Amino acid sequence: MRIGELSSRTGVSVRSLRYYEEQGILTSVRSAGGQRHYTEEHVDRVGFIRCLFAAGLSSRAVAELLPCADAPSDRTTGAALERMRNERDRLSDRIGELARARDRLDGLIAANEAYQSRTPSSRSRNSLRSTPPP
Amino acid sequence: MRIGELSSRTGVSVRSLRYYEEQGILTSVRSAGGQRHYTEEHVDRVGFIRCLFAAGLSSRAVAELLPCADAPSDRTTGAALERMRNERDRLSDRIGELARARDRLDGLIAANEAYQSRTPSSRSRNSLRSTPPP
DNA sequence: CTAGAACCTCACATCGGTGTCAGAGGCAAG
DNA sequence: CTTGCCTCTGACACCGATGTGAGGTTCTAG
Repeated sequence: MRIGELSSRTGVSVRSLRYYEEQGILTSVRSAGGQRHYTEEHVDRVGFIRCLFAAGLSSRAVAELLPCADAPSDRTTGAALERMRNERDRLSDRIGELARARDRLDGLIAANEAYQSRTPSSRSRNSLRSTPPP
Repeated sequence: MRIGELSSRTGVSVRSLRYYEEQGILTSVRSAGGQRHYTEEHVDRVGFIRCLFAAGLSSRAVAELLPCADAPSDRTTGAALERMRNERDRLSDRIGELARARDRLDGLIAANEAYQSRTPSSRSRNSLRSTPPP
């Protein structure tokens, strides 16, 4: 398939697909006229890239992981394996950060909901408190 | 305290603190000469901002949430409450994304570890497989 | 063969948060 | 008052992924 079809099937813009190739994380076979051609496998590859991108990995980081992703092989150096572990740990940390932020938001939401459910007459007095009284 | 101290106490650069003020998410009281002065509360405020930033919220999003964060009050409109819920849900979705990516990384790591722990003689044959044989 | 759709490369623009620099002014200790 | 540190504003630069547009080429249907 050509780049337009890969784009519509993955939901990734043509521009981005070309960028991925430029960054060395997506390959293509060129036709005689220079047009890119892809196979079904590239659809999966793009999905994988998007997954890692969504997780906040940079194209450089993805480029370093892909040799291992394609197939475990002797080229999968210990260093690459360590990079994968590092990224995974970084992801875990990040998930923790997000969870903390979500908890803080939950606290705010609860406080505001509690406030709003009180009777109007009880409201006007304590508009400076950040938590409801016990 | 002045901006330098707030910076060193929060670990946030002076430049960023000024930027936060410019974005309306951090306040300060100016001295006669125009210098910013802060109180202890601002230390917490900066921490809160950093938490939300770390979670991927934009300064605009933070600006919309802060009126509710300071204190539940009548200014906390239903719309603002809804925005908070939206952000929280967005965060939950994002956490899911990260978790998915982490699982994929874990799969890769496991596959590569399994590969590497095999005997050297069994390696050379299947370097094109993406999963170990059953 | 021809028209039109799809594709090519190259280059510049965008966004948000931050770094950095220049030139000027505030403030406290000596 | 001077010295030295801190702060002020304003401007420009950066990063990474993507958008956008120009100008030219390839492919495919009729």
